[in-house]
Amino acid sequence: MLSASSSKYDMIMKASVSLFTERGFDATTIPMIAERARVGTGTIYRYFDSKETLVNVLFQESIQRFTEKLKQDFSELPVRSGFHHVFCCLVQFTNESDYALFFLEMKKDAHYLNDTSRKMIENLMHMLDDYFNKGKAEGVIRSLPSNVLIAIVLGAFLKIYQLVQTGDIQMDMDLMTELEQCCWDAIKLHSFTSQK
Amino acid sequence: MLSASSSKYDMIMKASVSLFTERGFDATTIPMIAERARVGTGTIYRYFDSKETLVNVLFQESIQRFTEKLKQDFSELPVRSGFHHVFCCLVQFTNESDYALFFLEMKKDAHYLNDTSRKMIENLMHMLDDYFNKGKAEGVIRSLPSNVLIAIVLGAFLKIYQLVQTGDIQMDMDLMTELEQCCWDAIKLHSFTSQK
Amino acid sequence: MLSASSSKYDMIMKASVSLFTERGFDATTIPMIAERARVGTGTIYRYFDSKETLVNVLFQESIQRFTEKLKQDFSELPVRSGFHHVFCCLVQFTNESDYALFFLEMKKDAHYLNDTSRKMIENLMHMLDDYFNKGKAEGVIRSLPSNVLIAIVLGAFLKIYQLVQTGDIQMDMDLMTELEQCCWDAIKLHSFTSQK
Amino acid sequence: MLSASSSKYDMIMKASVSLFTERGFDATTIPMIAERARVGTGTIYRYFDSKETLVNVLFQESIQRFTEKLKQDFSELPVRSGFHHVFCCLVQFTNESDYALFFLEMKKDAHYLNDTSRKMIENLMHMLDDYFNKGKAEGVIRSLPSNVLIAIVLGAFLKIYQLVQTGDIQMDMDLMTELEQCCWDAIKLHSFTSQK
DNA sequence: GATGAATGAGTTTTCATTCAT
DNA sequence: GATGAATGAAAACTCATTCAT
Repeated sequence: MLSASSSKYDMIMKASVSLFTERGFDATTIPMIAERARVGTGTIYRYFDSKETLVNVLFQESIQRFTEKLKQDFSELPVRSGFHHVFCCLVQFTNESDYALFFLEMKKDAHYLNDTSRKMIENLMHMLDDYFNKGKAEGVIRSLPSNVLIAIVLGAFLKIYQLVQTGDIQMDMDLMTELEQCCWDAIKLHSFTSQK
Repeated sequence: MLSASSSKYDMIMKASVSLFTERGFDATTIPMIAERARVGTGTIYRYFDSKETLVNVLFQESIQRFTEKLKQDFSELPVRSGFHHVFCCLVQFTNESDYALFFLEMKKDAHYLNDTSRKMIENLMHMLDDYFNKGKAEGVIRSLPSNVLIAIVLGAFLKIYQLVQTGDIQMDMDLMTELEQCCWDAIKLHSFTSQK
Repeated sequence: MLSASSSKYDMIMKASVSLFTERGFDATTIPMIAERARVGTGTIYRYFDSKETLVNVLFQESIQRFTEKLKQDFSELPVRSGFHHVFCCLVQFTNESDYALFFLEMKKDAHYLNDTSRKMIENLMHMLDDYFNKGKAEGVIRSLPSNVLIAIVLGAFLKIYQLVQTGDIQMDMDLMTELEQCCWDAIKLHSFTSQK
Repeated sequence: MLSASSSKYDMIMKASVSLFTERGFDATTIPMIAERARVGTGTIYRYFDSKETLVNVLFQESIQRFTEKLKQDFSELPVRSGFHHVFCCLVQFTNESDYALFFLEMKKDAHYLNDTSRKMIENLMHMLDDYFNKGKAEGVIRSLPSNVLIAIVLGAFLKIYQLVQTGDIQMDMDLMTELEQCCWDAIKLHSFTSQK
């Protein structure tokens, strides 16, 4: 039954990502995933070679989808609109699949990530680097290293969305808009404004 | 033997925090800690009841020291100076002991934190909540929930310091000053500035 | 469908025996057998109750066919011709089906053999025991226990055929004849020959 | 406690070899070994990286000791005495440690043997090849490929010793001597004897 | 006090067997 | 009848914790 099969795969993916996000990779056991996905433990190994493979597939699918989304019309946009695009991608992506939280926590040196996953992070970083470089060249964005700018925006976004996930805050359009502005204010060049 | 003992205690603490920061709690094993601390595995159990106790002691000591540092003259300072104080505490604390990185990653629902640790987080949050409330009341800080404001600042700071630790960036006074400004810009109320 | 069915049965038998011979019973998995037999794993269970049943059916069919072949005219033959007959049975049997290698490795205490299989081994042993006793009584064969004589001949034959199977040696009529003589020389009574 | 440690290592080795000999590698589980060695399952992994490592260490130690024993004065002996030496090595070795039965069952393509083990088999085979070549050159031994001659002798010996181990026969000096003669008769060139 | 060998509960992983299609 | 996806019991292996020295 095709739908059953694909649904099992999906259920395993969903269960995994939610548990990895809640507890982290190492504190998540295969039986936990199996239970939440309502499958037998053995079933997980029909779809994934190992726990490590599972987390990498999950990670790569996430980053892939995010990268695709980000790429659309990205290079053509003016800087501020580009930032809006980035932020919207983050928000949409997070709302769509809950994947964002896990993959945004990515440290490229996480012990369970394989080379493919690491390369995909590099790839995404390059795209963002290009964007930030353009902004810096135009004097719109602070002349900080791109990885620092990325750290600021993603770090802030990640922590905020942890609050959303734990139910500590409710997200809505207004809040979203304000948060985007916060992040933008953090990195934009306030050139002629008295820095107070 | 006191000095030797206390040095062993310190070595275990240092080894633990560095490993927890690098790999996370669950991927860090007691033998790993013992090896890095240059003690026997059994020795760790002379100082700590369990791995969970160890992480909580570490966490509580960190948060305690940070809270102490933060408290000094904090309530008397005007808002912007207060923010400078917060940021300096983060920086100093991180430079002093590398503890910050681990304890800033704190999610109050981490499965290994006990009630005491959770209460100490709450406590610190209250202090920061008071500060942000004052700033909001004075119209200097955006009227966002305090936990959101904290998330923005800590989230950004944490990600940046991960870059420092992995050697991706070098920290210096100038960079520090600029990063403080970034974070401040993220949360301050840009009331009469054209929002560009 | 009969021919298709029986062909599947045969394919499973062939696949099993080749894998059991190559890897041993315990290192052979049902999916391996299914793959080599080009059937589904479930199909194997339409023909055999369990992996253990399969190996026993295989074993019993092998030993049965060997015993039948051996019985023909066996008791009437003079001792040396009887030995030739035994050796020819071994060779023919091995060439016919490759079953010999697996079933000659039989240790009657193999953990997967059931009582029926063990009894059939006993039965075959009795036939050979009768033969060797006759040879011993006639002073043609060394007066060693029959199981020792059997061990010598089968042990040697088995190891030689392993070489054939791994491709280390090529078998032909001349070699066969010489090997028969080797085995015969091992057990025959060299009564008046100076033992050099 | 050194003696305790070394005794645990020894107990694991003894338990392993006896189980591997009785049941084969794949049908022997780590808990079985642990139980027979009277140690915890985890203890086995303090001494050996994996079940595969264990079997290879065991195998290599066995073959090493056998090869050493065999080498002594081997090349200087005349052919028949050389054979006596080989046979004595087999017997002594088997009596000493029960290792022989397992390592004589060696097939160089056993799936659990690593390259080192395979090379050590090759090495031993070369020694025996040299010996048999000398015998063949002197016209004392049948002009069969050395691996065939080895197969005959080891195959016979192995099967006989399986009988010893299962208690089916009792070994003594007289039997030993006769069996050596059997094996020798199998491979020697009966040049002027009427082949009966 | 300090150690690290020993342990077994708990983990990841495998595979004989079942059963819905 | 045939299949192979699904399963869970049992395997290999890990690691927090203990304890004899």
